[in-house]
Amino acid sequence: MPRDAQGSARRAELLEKAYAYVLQHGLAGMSLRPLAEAIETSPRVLLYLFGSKDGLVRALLARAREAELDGLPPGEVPVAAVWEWLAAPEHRGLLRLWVEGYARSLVEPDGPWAGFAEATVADWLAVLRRTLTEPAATAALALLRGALLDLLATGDRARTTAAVQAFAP
Amino acid sequence: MPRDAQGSARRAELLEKAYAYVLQHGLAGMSLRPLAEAIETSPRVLLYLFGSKDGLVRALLARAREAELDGLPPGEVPVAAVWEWLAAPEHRGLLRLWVEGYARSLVEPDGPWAGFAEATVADWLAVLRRTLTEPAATAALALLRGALLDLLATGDRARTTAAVQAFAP
DNA sequence: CTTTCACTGAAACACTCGTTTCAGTAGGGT
DNA sequence: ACCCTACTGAAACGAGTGTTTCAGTGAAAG
Repeated sequence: MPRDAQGSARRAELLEKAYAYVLQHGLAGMSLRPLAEAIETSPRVLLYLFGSKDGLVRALLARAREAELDGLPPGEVPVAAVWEWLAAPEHRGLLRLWVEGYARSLVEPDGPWAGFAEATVADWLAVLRRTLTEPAATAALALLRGALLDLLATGDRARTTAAVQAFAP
Repeated sequence: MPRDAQGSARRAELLEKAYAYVLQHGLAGMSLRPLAEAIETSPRVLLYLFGSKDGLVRALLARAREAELDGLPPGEVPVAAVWEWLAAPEHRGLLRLWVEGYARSLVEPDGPWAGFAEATVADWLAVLRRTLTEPAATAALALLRGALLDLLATGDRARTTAAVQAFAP
């Protein structure tokens, strides 16, 4: 890996393409050869720019975490507004990826996934604490995450939305 | 696979050992050779008794789903009691496995994991609807599942328990 | 022109994977 | 004694993995 590959323009471009690919195909089962072919490069180049597969995975997870936080408006955000964002169909891919990373980081505390679950919990608690205090913040996060799991599994947006709106602190 | 392998005693015994192994090591990264060595058998025998790796995975997922439901007392169960069960340290392994299966079945809707997420949502909604009506049942499930995710990631039992107890419908 | 160096294609390496093939063993039925 | 069937160990198969080796390329620097 070159010294300045971290900031290479080509690296950023390929990261973006890989991110789009991973949103569709998942991250757990990702392997270099199919990915490289899909985004029109070679495994050799991916390893060159990201150092290793783990490096690429870390970059993709960081990208996902960033995408999740950037999606939210700054300042005070009511729980219902967060839910509206989570439930939007265009965020399905990102949120599936999030669940994937979360689960993996619980089961396999070493490796590139390490700390992903704790990090997102901390991220979101920080956001919710802009408007809520404990135990409401933790409860709101739980309600949102749980409803999201339900929505991703059943696709029943009406029922999950009704539940969040009825009980959001 | 033999005609009656489904009910073989050895099959049941190996399933139990494999289940214990998987609770510790996770199911997503499971592979036959290390598993077989750990539970003192051979990949050949596992394939003979379960037909394929997918067959074994299906059996293990069914076993896990069963373990989760059997843990609950029958009849009406208050949300706080369900949480007490979920938060118990001895169920950590099972619940990590549950998250793993849930995530995988979202990302990879085909294969042996298919339907696992929907199935557990349905299972638990049925339990909660013994005491609650919509939208409280969906909200309670979300609160429980979300708090569980938080607990598995942070290990902060005090904060998550406080949140559940304060907002359980 | 020469040298240098970031970059990349092709092929190979050293695995691991699920599964199959083949050869065998043990045991009950006839 | 014979056969048949359930079962299992050892080895191999073919595919797929991340990674490395090697031989270049092209463009910029000296």
